[in-house]
Amino acid sequence: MTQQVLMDQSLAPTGPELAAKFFRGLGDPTRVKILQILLEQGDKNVGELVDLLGSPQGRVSSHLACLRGCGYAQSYRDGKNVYYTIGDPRVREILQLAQQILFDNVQRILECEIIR
Amino acid sequence: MTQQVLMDQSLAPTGPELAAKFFRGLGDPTRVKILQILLEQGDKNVGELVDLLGSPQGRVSSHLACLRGCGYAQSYRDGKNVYYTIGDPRVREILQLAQQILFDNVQRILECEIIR
DNA sequence: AGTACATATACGCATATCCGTATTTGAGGA
DNA sequence: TCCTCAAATACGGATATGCGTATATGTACT
Repeated sequence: MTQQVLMDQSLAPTGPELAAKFFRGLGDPTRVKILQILLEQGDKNVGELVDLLGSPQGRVSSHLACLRGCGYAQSYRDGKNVYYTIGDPRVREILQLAQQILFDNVQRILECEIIR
Repeated sequence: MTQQVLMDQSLAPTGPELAAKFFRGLGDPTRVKILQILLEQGDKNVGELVDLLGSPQGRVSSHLACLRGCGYAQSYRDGKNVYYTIGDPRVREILQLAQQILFDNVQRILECEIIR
Protein backbone atom coordinates (compact mmCIF):
# COMPACT_ATOMS: atom_id res chain seq x y z
CA MET A 1 0.00 0.00 0.00
CA THR A 2 1.83 2.98 1.33
CA GLN A 3 4.95 0.96 1.97
CA GLN A 4 6.22 1.10 -1.57
CA VAL A 5 8.11 4.25 -0.80
CA LEU A 6 10.45 2.21 1.34
CA MET A 7 11.21 -0.15 -1.53
CA ASP A 8 12.47 2.69 -3.66
CA GLN A 9 15.88 1.63 -4.92
CA SER A 10 17.39 5.02 -4.32
CA LEU A 11 17.35 4.43 -0.59
CA ALA A 12 17.14 0.82 0.39
CA PRO A 13 19.94 -1.23 -1.17
CA THR A 14 22.64 1.37 -0.83
CA GLY A 15 21.90 2.36 2.72
CA PRO A 16 24.81 1.39 4.95
CA GLU A 17 22.55 1.72 7.97
CA LEU A 18 20.22 -0.93 6.70
CA ALA A 19 23.06 -3.22 5.70
CA ALA A 20 24.57 -2.85 9.15
CA LYS A 21 21.25 -3.67 10.76
CA PHE A 22 21.03 -6.72 8.55
CA PHE A 23 24.41 -7.95 9.74
CA ARG A 24 23.55 -7.25 13.36
CA GLY A 25 20.63 -9.58 12.88
CA LEU A 26 23.21 -12.31 12.34
CA GLY A 27 25.48 -10.99 15.06
CA ASP A 28 24.30 -13.13 17.94
CA PRO A 29 25.62 -16.63 18.66
CA THR A 30 22.21 -18.02 19.56
CA ARG A 31 20.64 -16.76 16.37
CA VAL A 32 23.47 -18.14 14.25
CA LYS A 33 23.18 -21.48 15.99
CA ILE A 34 19.43 -21.58 15.38
CA LEU A 35 19.97 -20.96 11.69
CA GLN A 36 22.66 -23.64 11.56
CA ILE A 37 20.35 -26.15 13.21
CA LEU A 38 17.53 -25.36 10.81
CA LEU A 39 19.89 -25.66 7.86
CA GLU A 40 21.50 -28.90 8.98
CA GLN A 41 18.62 -30.69 10.64
CA GLY A 42 15.55 -29.24 8.98
CA ASP A 43 12.52 -27.64 10.56
CA LYS A 44 12.24 -27.57 14.34
CA ASN A 45 9.63 -26.37 16.80
CA VAL A 46 10.40 -24.08 19.67
CA GLY A 47 10.59 -26.81 22.29
CA GLU A 48 13.05 -28.81 20.21
CA LEU A 49 15.20 -25.75 19.74
CA VAL A 50 15.14 -25.06 23.47
CA ASP A 51 16.45 -28.57 24.11
CA LEU A 52 19.10 -28.35 21.41
CA LEU A 53 20.31 -24.95 22.50
CA GLY A 54 20.09 -25.44 26.23
CA SER A 55 18.79 -21.90 26.58
CA PRO A 56 15.65 -20.82 28.42
CA GLN A 57 12.48 -20.81 26.37
CA GLY A 58 11.89 -17.10 26.60
CA ARG A 59 15.22 -16.21 25.19
CA VAL A 60 14.88 -18.68 22.34
CA SER A 61 11.48 -17.27 21.45
CA SER A 62 12.88 -13.76 21.43
CA HIS A 63 15.66 -14.68 19.07
CA LEU A 64 13.19 -16.53 16.89
CA ALA A 65 11.03 -13.43 16.77
CA CYS A 66 14.06 -11.53 15.56
CA LEU A 67 14.91 -14.09 12.88
CA ARG A 68 11.29 -14.25 11.79
CA GLY A 69 10.82 -10.50 11.83
CA CYS A 70 13.84 -9.95 9.64
CA GLY A 71 12.94 -12.69 7.17
CA TYR A 72 15.77 -15.08 7.99
CA ALA A 73 13.27 -17.66 9.22
CA GLN A 74 9.57 -18.37 8.88
CA SER A 75 7.12 -20.08 11.20
CA TYR A 76 4.09 -22.30 10.73
CA ARG A 77 1.84 -24.04 13.20
CA ASP A 78 1.28 -27.78 13.31
CA GLY A 79 -1.15 -28.73 16.04
CA LYS A 80 0.14 -27.46 19.32
CA ASN A 81 3.59 -26.64 18.09
CA VAL A 82 5.05 -23.81 16.07
CA TYR A 83 7.75 -24.88 13.66
CA TYR A 84 10.48 -22.73 12.22
CA THR A 85 12.11 -23.03 8.82
CA ILE A 86 14.68 -21.12 6.81
CA GLY A 87 12.95 -18.25 5.06
CA ASP A 88 15.39 -17.47 2.28
CA PRO A 89 17.72 -19.93 0.52
CA ARG A 90 20.37 -17.24 0.38
CA VAL A 91 20.68 -17.42 4.13
CA ARG A 92 22.61 -20.63 3.63
CA GLU A 93 24.85 -18.96 1.10
CA ILE A 94 25.73 -16.00 3.28
CA LEU A 95 26.47 -18.21 6.26
CA GLN A 96 28.72 -20.44 4.18
CA LEU A 97 30.52 -17.49 2.67
CA ALA A 98 31.03 -16.04 6.13
CA GLN A 99 32.49 -19.35 7.31
CA GLN A 100 34.95 -19.32 4.42
CA ILE A 101 36.14 -15.79 5.08
CA LEU A 102 36.17 -16.55 8.76
CA PHE A 103 38.38 -19.57 8.35
CA ASP A 104 41.24 -17.48 6.98
CA ASN A 105 40.90 -14.80 9.63
CA VAL A 106 40.22 -16.75 12.78
CA GLN A 107 43.24 -15.42 14.65
CA ARG A 108 42.56 -11.81 13.91
CA ILE A 109 38.87 -11.95 14.70
CA LEU A 110 39.55 -13.79 17.92
CA GLU A 111 42.09 -11.18 18.92
CA CYS A 112 39.94 -8.20 17.97
CA GLU A 113 39.27 -6.23 21.14
CA ILE A 114 36.85 -3.73 19.70
CA ILE A 115 34.28 -6.44 19.21
CA ARG A 116 33.85 -8.96 21.98
CA MET B 1 53.78 -21.67 15.05
CA THR B 2 51.73 -22.41 18.10
CA GLN B 3 48.70 -20.79 16.54
CA GLN B 4 47.78 -23.81 14.48
CA VAL B 5 45.66 -25.11 17.28
CA LEU B 6 43.19 -22.35 16.66
CA MET B 7 43.03 -23.14 12.99
CA ASP B 8 41.91 -26.66 13.77
CA GLN B 9 38.73 -27.24 11.83
CA SER B 10 37.01 -28.89 14.75
CA LEU B 11 36.58 -25.59 16.50
CA ALA B 12 36.92 -22.57 14.33
CA PRO B 13 34.61 -22.74 11.31
CA THR B 14 31.70 -24.26 13.16
CA GLY B 15 31.71 -21.95 16.14
CA PRO B 16 28.54 -19.89 16.15
CA GLU B 17 30.19 -17.46 18.56
CA LEU B 18 32.94 -16.68 16.11
CA ALA B 19 30.51 -16.38 13.22
CA ALA B 20 28.39 -13.99 15.23
CA LYS B 21 31.43 -11.92 16.08
CA PHE B 22 32.31 -11.86 12.41
CA PHE B 23 28.88 -10.46 11.52
CA ARG B 24 29.02 -7.92 14.32
CA GLY B 25 32.19 -6.64 12.71
CA LEU B 26 30.01 -5.67 9.77
CA GLY B 27 27.18 -4.50 11.99
CA ASP B 28 28.03 -0.82 12.14
CA PRO B 29 26.94 1.72 9.49
CA THR B 30 30.25 3.57 9.51
CA ARG B 31 32.23 0.40 8.97
CA VAL B 32 29.96 -0.72 6.14
CA LYS B 33 30.26 2.68 4.53
CA ILE B 34 34.03 2.57 4.77
CA LEU B 35 34.09 -0.81 3.05
CA GLN B 36 31.73 0.43 0.35
CA ILE B 37 33.94 3.45 -0.30
CA LEU B 38 37.06 1.31 -0.54
CA LEU B 39 35.27 -1.08 -2.90
CA GLU B 40 33.82 1.60 -5.13
CA GLN B 41 36.53 4.24 -5.09
CA GLY B 42 39.68 2.30 -4.35
CA ASP B 43 42.22 2.87 -1.62
CA LYS B 44 41.84 5.89 0.65
CA ASN B 45 43.86 7.36 3.47
CA VAL B 46 42.38 8.26 6.82
CA GLY B 47 42.03 11.96 6.09
CA GLU B 48 40.14 11.26 2.87
CA LEU B 49 37.83 8.89 4.68
CA VAL B 50 37.20 11.46 7.37
CA ASP B 51 36.14 13.95 4.71
CA LEU B 52 33.98 11.45 2.85
CA LEU B 53 32.28 10.20 5.99
CA GLY B 54 31.90 13.50 7.77
CA SER B 55 32.78 11.80 11.04
CA PRO B 56 35.44 12.91 13.52
CA GLN B 57 38.91 11.54 12.91
CA GLY B 58 39.11 9.58 16.13
CA ARG B 59 36.00 7.63 15.44
CA VAL B 60 37.05 6.83 11.89
CA SER B 61 40.40 5.56 13.11
CA SER B 62 38.70 3.34 15.66
CA HIS B 63 36.48 1.76 13.06
CA LEU B 64 39.46 1.33 10.78
CA ALA B 65 41.29 -0.43 13.57
CA CYS B 66 38.36 -2.78 13.86
CA LEU B 67 38.22 -3.48 10.13
CA ARG B 68 41.97 -3.94 10.01
CA GLY B 69 42.11 -6.10 13.12
CA CYS B 70 39.46 -8.43 11.77
CA GLY B 71 41.02 -8.70 8.32
CA TYR B 72 38.31 -6.88 6.36
CA ALA B 73 40.78 -4.16 5.47
CA GLN B 74 44.55 -3.71 5.35
CA SER B 75 46.69 -0.63 5.73
CA TYR B 76 49.95 0.56 4.24
CA ARG B 77 51.88 3.75 4.63
CA ASP B 78 52.76 6.09 1.79
CA GLY B 79 54.76 9.05 2.98
CA LYS B 80 52.81 10.86 5.64
CA ASN B 81 49.56 9.07 5.03
CA VAL B 82 48.21 5.65 5.90
CA TYR B 83 46.10 4.12 3.19
CA TYR B 84 43.45 1.48 3.61
CA THR B 85 42.48 -1.21 1.14
CA ILE B 86 40.14 -4.18 1.07
CA GLY B 87 41.87 -7.13 2.67
CA ASP B 88 39.89 -10.01 1.23
CA PRO B 89 38.14 -10.14 -2.16
CA ARG B 90 35.31 -12.10 -0.58
CA VAL B 91 34.38 -9.01 1.41
CA ARG B 92 32.87 -7.68 -1.80
CA GLU B 93 30.95 -10.89 -2.30
CA ILE B 94 29.44 -10.98 1.14
CA LEU B 95 28.40 -7.35 0.97
CA GLN B 96 26.76 -7.89 -2.40
CA LEU B 97 24.98 -11.00 -1.22
CA ALA B 98 23.75 -9.15 1.82
CA GLN B 99 22.41 -6.38 -0.40
CA GLN B 100 20.49 -8.91 -2.46
CA ILE B 101 18.89 -10.59 0.53
CA LEU B 102 18.29 -7.21 2.03
CA PHE B 103 16.46 -5.92 -0.98
CA ASP B 104 13.71 -8.51 -0.61
CA ASN B 105 13.35 -7.96 3.12
CA VAL B 106 13.63 -4.23 3.50
CA GLN B 107 10.23 -3.80 5.13
CA ARG B 108 10.72 -6.48 7.69
CA ILE B 109 14.21 -5.45 8.66
CA LEU B 110 13.15 -1.83 8.95
CA GLU B 111 10.24 -2.82 11.16
CA CYS B 112 12.25 -5.17 13.36
CA GLU B 113 12.18 -3.76 16.87
CA ILE B 114 14.59 -6.18 18.45
CA ILE B 115 17.44 -4.70 16.45
CA ARG B 116 17.60 -0.95 16.09
C1' DA C 1 66.98 17.95 17.51
C1' DG C 2 62.72 20.34 16.89
C1' DT C 3 58.37 21.11 14.68
C1' DA C 4 54.18 20.11 12.17
C1' DC C 5 50.99 17.06 10.49
C1' DA C 6 48.56 12.45 10.12
C1' DT C 7 46.96 8.84 12.68
C1' DA C 8 46.05 6.13 16.80
C1' DT C 9 44.42 5.65 21.40
C1' DA C 10 42.20 6.87 26.01
C1' DC C 11 38.23 8.29 28.83
C1' DG C 12 33.55 9.20 30.33
C1' DC C 13 28.87 9.10 28.87
C1' DA C 14 24.66 7.44 26.40
C1' DT C 15 22.43 3.75 24.33
C1' DA C 16 21.71 -0.87 22.39
C1' DT C 17 21.50 -5.51 23.20
C1' DC C 18 21.43 -9.64 25.90
C1' DC C 19 20.10 -12.33 29.85
C1' DG C 20 17.08 -14.49 33.60
C1' DT C 21 12.70 -14.58 35.48
C1' DA C 22 7.96 -13.97 35.48
C1' DT C 23 3.77 -13.33 33.15
C1' DT C 24 0.58 -13.39 29.23
C1' DT C 25 -1.40 -15.13 25.08
C1' DG C 26 -3.41 -18.63 22.31
C1' DA C 27 -4.61 -23.15 20.49
C1' DG C 28 -6.20 -27.95 21.56
C1' DG C 29 -8.53 -31.37 24.25
C1' DA C 30 -11.62 -32.86 28.27
C1' DT D 1 -16.50 -23.66 28.98
C1' DC D 2 -12.39 -25.00 31.65
C1' DC D 3 -7.88 -26.68 31.73
C1' DT D 4 -3.30 -27.69 29.95
C1' DC D 5 0.53 -26.98 27.34
C1' DA D 6 3.40 -24.46 23.86
C1' DA D 7 4.91 -20.19 22.67
C1' DA D 8 5.28 -15.13 22.98
C1' DT D 9 6.01 -11.06 25.54
C1' DA D 10 7.27 -7.94 29.57
C1' DC D 11 10.61 -6.12 33.01
C1' DG D 12 14.82 -5.04 35.54
C1' DG D 13 19.58 -5.46 35.49
C1' DA D 14 24.29 -6.25 33.37
C1' DT D 15 27.30 -5.72 29.58
C1' DA D 16 28.73 -4.31 25.00
C1' DT D 17 29.20 -0.91 21.74
C1' DG D 18 29.27 3.73 19.71
C1' DC D 19 30.07 8.68 20.28
C1' DG D 20 32.62 13.11 21.33
C1' DT D 21 36.50 15.10 23.15
C1' DA D 22 41.04 15.12 24.45
C1' DT D 23 45.53 13.23 24.28
C1' DA D 24 49.42 10.35 22.68
C1' DT D 25 52.19 8.30 19.08
C1' DG D 26 54.85 8.48 15.07
C1' DT D 27 56.66 9.89 10.77
C1' DA D 28 58.47 13.40 7.65
C1' DC D 29 60.75 17.61 7.02
C1' DT D 30 63.63 21.69 8.33
